[in-house]
Amino acid sequence: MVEHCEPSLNQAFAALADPTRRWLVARLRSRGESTVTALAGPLPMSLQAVSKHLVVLERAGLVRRRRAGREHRVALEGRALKAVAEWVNEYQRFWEDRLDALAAHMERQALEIERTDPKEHQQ
Amino acid sequence: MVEHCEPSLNQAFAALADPTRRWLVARLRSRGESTVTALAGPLPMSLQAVSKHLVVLERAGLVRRRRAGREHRVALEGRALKAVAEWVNEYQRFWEDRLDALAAHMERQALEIERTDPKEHQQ
DNA sequence: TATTCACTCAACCATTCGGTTGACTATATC
DNA sequence: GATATAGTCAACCGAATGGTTGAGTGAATA
Repeated sequence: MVEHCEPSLNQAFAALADPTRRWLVARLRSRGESTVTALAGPLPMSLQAVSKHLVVLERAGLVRRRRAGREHRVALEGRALKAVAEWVNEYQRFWEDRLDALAAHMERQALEIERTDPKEHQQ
Repeated sequence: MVEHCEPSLNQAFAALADPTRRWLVARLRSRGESTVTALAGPLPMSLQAVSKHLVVLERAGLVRRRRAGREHRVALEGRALKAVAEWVNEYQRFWEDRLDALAAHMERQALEIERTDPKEHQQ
């Protein structure tokens, strides 16, 4: 849109926004490479739905697959995850330095005011 | 869905999947607290559209607003960003430890072999 | 060869998303 | 009080999402 529009980040964030897909990613992390049916097993949806989720993850670069006979082996792919982490980690200071503590303090103060003088702050 | 479905993460990732919203977040980081109209200024869309984007960011906990007279001051909120970073950083080893280096090495080696002895490795 | 197995493709459906325009509310200013 | 300013709310629209079912493809197996 206005420059900051790296399409890969769009796809990666969008892919990770779905809990089923995050579960798939987590599963691949904890148990390593897997097949589509094995991944679909515990999930309360059709195999086709899982397959579609994997396509989304693959297009986002979060996962890669290779055919092995009649089954597709799916594995985690680091690069897109790295890009996401790098983007997010740029904002580290917003939760770990004193600005955060200050904000927390101001919030507490605001709540205090609300509690003591509700008429001026209702809603 | 299967337990790993923290709704806040859903909303945060979904919010960050849109380039306009990432731009808003970046803007708030670089220039600090701002009003809705000021944020909307450079963006090629209506004020209402920007307002809706800010609602999404707010519901995701990425941003907070406070009224100041007739204008709404919007600022970055660290917590949701922190949650996202924490989730993503769990996957650090998938791009930074020796498995990655090994993969890169093998890839380089494969290319090298291809280049020096193409007949034995033609796809 | 016939059949099962692993998986994708295609069509469909309801819901959500990102944008628009128009009307409204509330604060500031003349 | 009249008017401009800052912003939301509501209705609408087209496109994308997340799921379904049914059919098709290609590899393993009997």
